[in-house]
Amino acid sequence: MTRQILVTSALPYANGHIHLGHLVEYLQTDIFVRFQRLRGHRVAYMCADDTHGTAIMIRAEKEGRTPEALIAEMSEAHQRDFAAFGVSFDHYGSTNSDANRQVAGGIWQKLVEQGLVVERAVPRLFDAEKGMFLADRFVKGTCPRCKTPDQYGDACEACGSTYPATELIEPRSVFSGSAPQLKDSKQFFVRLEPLQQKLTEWTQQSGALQPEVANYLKGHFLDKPLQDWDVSRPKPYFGFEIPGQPGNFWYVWFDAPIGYIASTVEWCAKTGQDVDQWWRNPDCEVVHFLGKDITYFHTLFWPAMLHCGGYSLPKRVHIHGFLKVNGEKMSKSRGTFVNARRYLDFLEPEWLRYYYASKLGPKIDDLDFQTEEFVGKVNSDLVGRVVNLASRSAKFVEQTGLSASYPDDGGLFARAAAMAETIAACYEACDFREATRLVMTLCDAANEYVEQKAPWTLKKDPTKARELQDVCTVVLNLFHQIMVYLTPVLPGLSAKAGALLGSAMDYWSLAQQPLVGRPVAKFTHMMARVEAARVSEMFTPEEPTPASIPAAAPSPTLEKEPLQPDITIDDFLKVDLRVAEVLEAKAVEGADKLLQLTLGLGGDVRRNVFAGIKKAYQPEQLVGRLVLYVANLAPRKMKFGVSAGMVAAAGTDGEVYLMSPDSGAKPGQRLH
RNA sequence: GGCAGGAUAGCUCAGCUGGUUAGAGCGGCGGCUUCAUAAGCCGUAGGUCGCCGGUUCAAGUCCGGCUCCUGCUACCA
Repeated sequence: MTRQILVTSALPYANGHIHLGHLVEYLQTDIFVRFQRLRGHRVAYMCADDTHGTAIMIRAEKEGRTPEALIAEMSEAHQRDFAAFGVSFDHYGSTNSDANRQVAGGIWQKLVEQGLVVERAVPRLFDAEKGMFLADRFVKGTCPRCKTPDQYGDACEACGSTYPATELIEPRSVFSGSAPQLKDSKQFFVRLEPLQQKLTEWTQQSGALQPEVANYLKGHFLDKPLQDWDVSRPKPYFGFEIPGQPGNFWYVWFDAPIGYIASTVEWCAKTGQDVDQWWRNPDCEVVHFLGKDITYFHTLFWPAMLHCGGYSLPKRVHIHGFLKVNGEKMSKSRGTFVNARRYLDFLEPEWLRYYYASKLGPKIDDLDFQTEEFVGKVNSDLVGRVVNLASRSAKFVEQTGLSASYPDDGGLFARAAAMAETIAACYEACDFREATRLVMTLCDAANEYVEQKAPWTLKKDPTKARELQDVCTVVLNLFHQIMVYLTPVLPGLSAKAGALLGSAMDYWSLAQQPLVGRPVAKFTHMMARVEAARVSEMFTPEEPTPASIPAAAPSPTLEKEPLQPDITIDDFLKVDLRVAEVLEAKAVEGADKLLQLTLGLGGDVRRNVFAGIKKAYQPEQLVGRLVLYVANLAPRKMKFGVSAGMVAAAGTDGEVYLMSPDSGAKPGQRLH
């Protein structure tokens, strides 16, 4: 039966270029899509750029151009990168399109009609001088955590912490420089609680989600009343103004997934189809691919919107993990944060397609790009086992072509043909790792056959010309089958195989019938080998150009926590730093990071302090030692008691190093 | 601390509803071959299946407890 399947990949944000991490998703989706097409199903692969939001607006402003100009450029760059990797979208749209505005408006209308939109006043920061509310990114101030100045209102770039903009120290508007005030803002919320039952049913029983995802939702969200979702942002905002609510815009996450539908709308208009046949048709399967970071948008909000808007709920939401490189998170400083374009400067796209395919299973596990493994898979699997089959047989039949009838091969072809459905099931389940592994077993069998028949020996005996042709006919047919099975993963290589044998490579069942009595083209090189050095080179941070090398080598620690602006001696004297002796130290029940310290300041003066140093120090090793103590920090009430002041320590990224005075210092002495 | 996921050969992973000597690929080692993009073939060595207990005739496979890792979440000045 021909199925109708609408497939999406998450919309890449227009604020950055496509990198290897993105490609895990797009290549995975593309393999799935190409597989379905190969099976003869009707497939629409929809994607678009996600273009709205504050980040885009700020960046465009910084670069002195309109957001529209910025997103146009990014869309072009994204599509160029995707095309280079063979990602075969049927349509690539933009969330900043008329179609998207209309679909979003339609869904909004339905939400309003169903009484799911509520209006509420929320205190937000307000720039009185400019007369406007400030999005988090428009407020700058000192980070409440690490005290780095000049940080945005939502997150600190120095310490990575996030916080509400209202917690910033000395906040100011980036527009007027004035101190923002708190003022009630009109915000629109979508109520999700009325949909609780529907969502519970869909997440837990429809089979659309991987089991671990269903569990996650059940334990995290569905076990308590669902919170209303704040879907509006006051102007200025790059996005769509909410109909009838001047000055209020849909939050980027409201209209982003709607881009899936809008993209389909544009595609249908272009191709003369009815969009409802794709999005309001119970016989059409909607399948989303996305990363684990955006799970809950796609498994709670999005189905809620679809449901209310009268669209089909996804048949399947397939979630994947993140990309790591040689066991570690991708990192710009280590050079492992590699853009698609940089990859193309060093390596071949099909290598990556195969490598990812050979690693991707149906679960959410992260995928680790390991240099040696990559080289091994490409060189031994693809070149050594797959391509080598053609390479070691094609030239013997260049003159004669394939035998007129398929020779006896001991059942090899039939066995491989019989495996078609097993392999197909692996593709269907997104277990590409198993699919490619199975295909490799076919390669092994084929190579054994070559070894046994030794065509190079047959060639020496003119009376065995017929046998030589038969052997090569078998080998090339096994190669052809293998390439049919690998077509979703390696469309480029598949096309070359097709050209060699005159096969269209466009249908899964081509693997069922042997090719006979046809010419074989001259064998040409099909795939290069990888050099490990090229891969390493790609992952090596680029040398800064001479002009940009600063006079002094940058300090990595200073980069994490930049030096602070100058203060006066009076400022410094406000801080009362004392030598203190640790009299007691013990773990705090129920706290992972805290130790409770009793500090002595000489005589009987004692202070109780909770310090986040448990991971670095044992309580017993602290007792008796002298530490540096911030004596006049206002006491802070914590879950476990009141902490009076703090113990000074250095360190980033979880490291903790306590300060110690030289020997001879006495508890209670002040630092000058 | 809560929730979720994981812990099986050097590496990446399979092991479904419990059942003969625990598997694959890569890597290692030994040999063969030379048609082929220094490709291929054959053979071989590696595992107390995280730890402890339980259920069972029988447990990586089920149950309980523990340890460690990862992610989200919280307390963290």
